[in-house]
Amino acid sequence: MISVLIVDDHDVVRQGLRFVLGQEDDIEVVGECADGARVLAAIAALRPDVVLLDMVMPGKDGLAVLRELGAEPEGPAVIVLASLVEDEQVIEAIRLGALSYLAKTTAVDRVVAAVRAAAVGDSVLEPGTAALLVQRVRRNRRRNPIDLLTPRELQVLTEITRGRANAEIARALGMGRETVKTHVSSVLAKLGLADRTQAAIFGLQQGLVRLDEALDT
Amino acid sequence: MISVLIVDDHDVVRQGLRFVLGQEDDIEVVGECADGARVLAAIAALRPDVVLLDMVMPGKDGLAVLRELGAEPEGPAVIVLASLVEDEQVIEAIRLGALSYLAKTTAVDRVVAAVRAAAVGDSVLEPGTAALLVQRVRRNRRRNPIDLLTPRELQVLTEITRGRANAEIARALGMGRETVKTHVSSVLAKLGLADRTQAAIFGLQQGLVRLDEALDT
DNA sequence: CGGAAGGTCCCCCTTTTGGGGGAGGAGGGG
DNA sequence: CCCCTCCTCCCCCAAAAGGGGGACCTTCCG
Repeated sequence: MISVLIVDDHDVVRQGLRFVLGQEDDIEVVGECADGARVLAAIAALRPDVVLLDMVMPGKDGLAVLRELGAEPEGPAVIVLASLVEDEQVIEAIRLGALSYLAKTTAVDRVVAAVRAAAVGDSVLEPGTAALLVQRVRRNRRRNPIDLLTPRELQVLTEITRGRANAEIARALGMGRETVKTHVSSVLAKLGLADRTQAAIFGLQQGLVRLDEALDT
Repeated sequence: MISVLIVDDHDVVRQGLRFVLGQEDDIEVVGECADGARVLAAIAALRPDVVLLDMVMPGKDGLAVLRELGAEPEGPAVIVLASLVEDEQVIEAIRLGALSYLAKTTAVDRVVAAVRAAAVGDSVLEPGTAALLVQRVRRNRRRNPIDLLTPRELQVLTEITRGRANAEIARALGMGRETVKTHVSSVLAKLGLADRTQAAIFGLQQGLVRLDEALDT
């Protein structure tokens, strides 16, 4: 008997999974959580073999849950069930120990198959996800140009990304504006960009500053 | 008897809704669609009283379906069931004729209530959604600063947002660089921004250029 | 110990940017 | 018809930005 814990903030999803899994003879849904905060406690109490985990939830999201879970090696097998499959999230989730990463668009029998696979430590991936992993392993380290930057340069780039001028950056980071210029120049050179405007766009793309938080000053 | 059509690309969601609604005596699920493309045909064939519509779907999304549906006034009542509730989408969906806008986190009995309400033309909204609508009606037109801009200025701002310098913009838009400077100055003045970098961030926030398409040149 | 890398600041220089005018032409509405 | 907005380009000018040096310090590592 495979015991399963369902973690998803969507009521209909929980009901649907409970219904689908309940029809299998060898699978038993032992509990469900509507948010990430109570997952750790539920796992400790119920000792499920498999956790079906939603990615996007209010409060503590799936990645946060995985991070805390990763600490203990004897934990349950985790299957991520996501609404939208975003590359970085897939990578991060698997890095953090998830066995399978499925979209909610997946046919239910594949979900059931993933549960059975997880119980014995196997993965079930969709073709797109598998391809993504292959990609990653192959060009394992056409590394992010951003980690060419020194810590100080990264701080300066972050300030640029907020839309600040050199003088403001100097004040914010407690250095002379000549120093800021030095850092700006090496940032542009290292990233192959033409000017600070392109640097700001790059910073936003890299998520150095959230788009809706830039410019707020 | 209220006939319902379920439109959602998530298999588990469809199963869940079918299960939940199937337990009600006065509600009958007459069909389901896994993507937006077949919705129009399904409605024509099944003539449902109520459509439960997912927002994010591959191919044709919920808004696109609503847009096409809006053309015919004698259509079914539409309830949007969204994974993530984003303000602009709520407004747009309701503007396009949706009666209710519920998150999938909503308790299932509220969904059932929304179906019964929709059958007689009523709305069921969550508190947050209701508040949003009130907000909109109240400050009905603290308008977007972006429509202070003339068409030409908007084009220049868009180019800035891509990370281009004045000379490039002049070439791209077929004008002198002095003219570009004039437009840049009035853009900055009208938007109350300090320099082109802030203008680029603003343009990205406004969606003039998609973040992942900026800088690509 | 010597060297490399990072951080800080300085100088000089060119280019770009942005503000302040002005001026002509096209089109639109009172 | 005149006025207004928009688009276009021009000039001058100050500030900012960016490139190219160089200098000094610390820390870390072989």
